[in-house]
Amino acid sequence: MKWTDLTNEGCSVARTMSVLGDRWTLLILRDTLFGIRRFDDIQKRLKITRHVLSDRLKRLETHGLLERKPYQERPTRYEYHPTQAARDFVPVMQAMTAWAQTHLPTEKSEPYRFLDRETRHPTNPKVIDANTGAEITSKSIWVEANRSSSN
Amino acid sequence: MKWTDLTNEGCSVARTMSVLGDRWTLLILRDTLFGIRRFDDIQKRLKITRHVLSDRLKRLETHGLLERKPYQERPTRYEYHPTQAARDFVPVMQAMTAWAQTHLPTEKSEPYRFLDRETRHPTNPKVIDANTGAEITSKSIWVEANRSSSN
DNA sequence: CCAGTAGGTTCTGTTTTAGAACTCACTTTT
DNA sequence: AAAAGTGAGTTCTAAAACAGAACCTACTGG
Repeated sequence: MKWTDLTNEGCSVARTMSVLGDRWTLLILRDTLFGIRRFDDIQKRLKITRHVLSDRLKRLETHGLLERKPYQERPTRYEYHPTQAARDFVPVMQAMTAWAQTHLPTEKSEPYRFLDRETRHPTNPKVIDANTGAEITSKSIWVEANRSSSN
Repeated sequence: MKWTDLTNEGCSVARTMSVLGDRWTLLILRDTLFGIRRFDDIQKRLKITRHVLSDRLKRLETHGLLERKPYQERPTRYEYHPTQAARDFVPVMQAMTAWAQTHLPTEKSEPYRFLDRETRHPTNPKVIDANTGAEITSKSIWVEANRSSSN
């Protein structure tokens, strides 16, 4: 199976990968969420090859995660703005960040922080089950095959 | 910058990618979490080339996400068991699954479901800020640069 | 001895990526 | 007016990664 054939999988993790799983894609999305939205700015920060950046921005746009909006005329130049779908990925990124801080520690400091918009305190993300209110951990859940086909 | 140089980034999302961001890695990890732990079983389910599977299992092992345990003698054969670090990634995967169900809908059914271990009901994952108890959404948070270097 | 099984490795050709150079459409400086 | 600069790409070449098939190894069971 080819990586590019993942689009139609039933598994949500697989479909997420088909959209966000290419090299650099998630880091580019993160930058746009953090306010870095112009081609050269993203390229300088990530120091990735322009060719790949161009490709990823196009894909993210066609998948509805980024929107290309003009920010000046003559010559017309565009910025890449995250859509609601992209913004809704922020909680996932926060959960991921919390995981990495525990399991892939480093001395370097986090370049960005997520703060509560009201209190301005750093958030302490946890994933809960909204049905019970309890935190979801590896112990609290059970995984069940959903009798069905592939992936 | 090369993809393989991501290991030492300050950004947690980047470090997560350095461990889980290669093609197929997350899907392989998901399978082991769902109980599919033997080489041929994983290969048949994902239908990926054996060469890549072999490489990913090794990487996941060296990064401490999988543990290779013998399950029979003569000939000795091994299974790949998720470690605590891997199991701690389950909430992230659940948040990701919830995101994809909203933003990348499909008619196909989810091949696996996460259930609450007690009630046996499907979970409804939400990311909250443990400081305030409030759900984290794109509206509830603010992102701040943490005056510091790259990534 | 032969076939079968599980878990890899090796091989070949195709894609993807990395890095540098180049293009294009303008604006600003000299 | 010519030259230099800016921002956003595209194009090029070489290196690395991937896809798929074939092969190898260490056994078991008939």
